[in-house]
Amino acid sequence: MTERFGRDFYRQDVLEVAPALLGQQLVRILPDGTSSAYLITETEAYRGEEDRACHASKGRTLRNGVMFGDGGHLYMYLIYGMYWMMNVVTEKEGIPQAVLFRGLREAGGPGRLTRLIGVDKTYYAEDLVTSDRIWIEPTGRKPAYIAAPRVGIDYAGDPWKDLPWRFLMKL
DNA sequence: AACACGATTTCG
DNA sequence: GAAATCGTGTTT
Repeated sequence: MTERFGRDFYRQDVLEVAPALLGQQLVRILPDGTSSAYLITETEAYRGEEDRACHASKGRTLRNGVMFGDGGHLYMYLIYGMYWMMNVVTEKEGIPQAVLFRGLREAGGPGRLTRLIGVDKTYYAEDLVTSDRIWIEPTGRKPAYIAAPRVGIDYAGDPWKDLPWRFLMKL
């Protein structure tokens, strides 16, 4: 029986957590009681109010509020009117950071994967440390990975748009 | 009250 | 290459 990641894991800096999530298992319990596990293959880091690509860079709002709270909670938001993005907040209260889930072995793309695993706004602020319907378990694996620039954030300008804060597990 | 836009995906 | 589609933040 594998133990899920606890609060301390999520309270680390996002640049520690984002790559560490690669190769770990995302566990889902659906409303009908069935469970599924997905291997995390791609993540992206958004780091604080300084990071012009991070939603927290424009200050706290109703939407991004959870990012300013304690690590381990989900930050969900709708993009382009049709895709839910799933992020997990990192660091302790007052430090707004989050990891965007960009890919699972079974699905590539942040919009596709939320559709696959069935999460939306009703998971906003869900706590991965205590939830009975979604959490992450360590697999013991520490896969090699590649770091690349983040996607779709050119508007953030230098140096943010070019920082290698997108992490992809090697095959 | 109105408007502009986005951490994307899909189709032609 | 461009449309789809709407909640959120900002401006009027």
